[in-house]
Amino acid sequence: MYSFTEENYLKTIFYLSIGTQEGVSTNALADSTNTRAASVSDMLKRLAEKGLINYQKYRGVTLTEEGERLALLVIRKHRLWEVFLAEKLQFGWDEVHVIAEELEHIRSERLIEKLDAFLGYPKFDPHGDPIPNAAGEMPRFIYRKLSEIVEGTTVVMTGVSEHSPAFLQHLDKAGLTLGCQLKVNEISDFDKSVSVLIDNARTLFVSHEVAKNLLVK
Amino acid sequence: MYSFTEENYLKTIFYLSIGTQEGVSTNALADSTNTRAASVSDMLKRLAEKGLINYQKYRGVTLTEEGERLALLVIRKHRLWEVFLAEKLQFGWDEVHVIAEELEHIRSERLIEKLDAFLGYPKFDPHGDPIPNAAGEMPRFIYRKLSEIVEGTTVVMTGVSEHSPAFLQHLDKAGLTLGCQLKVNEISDFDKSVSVLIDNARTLFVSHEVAKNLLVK
DNA sequence: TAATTTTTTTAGATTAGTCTAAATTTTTTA
DNA sequence: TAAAAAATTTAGACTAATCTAAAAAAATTA
Repeated sequence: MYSFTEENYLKTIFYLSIGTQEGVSTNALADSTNTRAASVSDMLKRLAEKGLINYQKYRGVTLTEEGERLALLVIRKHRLWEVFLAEKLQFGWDEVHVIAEELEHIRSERLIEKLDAFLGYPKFDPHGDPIPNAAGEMPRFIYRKLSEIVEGTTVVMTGVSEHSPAFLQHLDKAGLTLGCQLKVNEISDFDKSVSVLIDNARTLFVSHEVAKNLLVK
Repeated sequence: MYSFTEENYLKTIFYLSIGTQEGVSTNALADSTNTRAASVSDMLKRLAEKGLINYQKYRGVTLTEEGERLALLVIRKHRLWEVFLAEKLQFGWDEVHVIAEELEHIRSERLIEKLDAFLGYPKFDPHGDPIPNAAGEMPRFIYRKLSEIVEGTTVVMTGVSEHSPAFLQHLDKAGLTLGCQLKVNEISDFDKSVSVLIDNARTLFVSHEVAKNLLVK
């Protein structure tokens, strides 16, 4: 049984490890967890003793198999609760993360399996992120960014790579929701903004900053 | 913002205060919270400084108005989550308490108000206990025990005064559920067990021990 | 590659919540 | 009502998680 704090470190290490082979640095962890590097060093020692991370002083950390399994179980709980909040309680996709940060630590396997069933075994959370299974396995999808799609191509919006309420609210105002069809009309030479046709219905200009954070397939 | 521990103390003081004017003793709290009296003394000092309890050394404690309000808000959350677990996730009434002990500490007012709406503003939890409102007010119902009902009277089962899984499972096996009609046929001179007619359909012998913990109106 | 800067770790404290053992107060009993 | 017993509090210590300041290691730069 691990503490909330330990679970949060594992989760943070998992996220910071995505898309890199190198270990996660102490400072990166301190930034992400809003603590000081000294505190992180202490915690890393403890997590290493428990066999959850591979850690050599000054060398950064990676998760062990068991550490990754636990991180993914926390992420599973987080994402299932997000689905519950959005679909059953009508929370906006910009609101669910903060509440799920607390719910993800509730310790009952039966609860989470029953919640999964109640929600109809969803495969994705409200942001389009995949939900790990009960064994702590998660499919890895490779999506492209809207900013990388060539003119004339039609794609479907499948996720976001930025989860801040501000960004998500911006998408709400623009009417960009998961599953909408996007035809890339033109990419501006001037500011790289993208003109897209949404669901064959209306045209919208999307800034490069936004396009970089929209995942499509 | 109060800690889980502080919230648990407030809740425990509330429950131990029911049906008595006197303050709750340090030892009673130590028993209920599975800690030592010395630890309780320490915590009482802190809660008193925060204005949540009335405390004089060696004299026991009572909740202040604010302390009681907070206790009732925790109880509100606990009971609403119990309803969710029983009605939406199909947990038995003997299973919901333990999980709700964790869920009751999730800190989001919006969450609990939306949960309340999702559940259809229930007035009672799965054990028949009333759910406090958002202001921290709870109606007090005065129910009688089945063991106090005179022969020939017909009553309705409205609650239980014992919440252990063992007791609740015993009621399940006997087919005694909230809302069932009970006609007291006869009370045994020998062991005070009660012969009841349930829903005008079948007769059951209920031990005095069980009858004492069945609340009826 | 030597000096400087950055990153990381260690040393030593702090806080909340707990503990045991000892001291103190209250209650019970003879 | 004095002695004994029970209840409660204080004293001092421990753990997890954090902090600041200082030391040490690694990376960068001149």
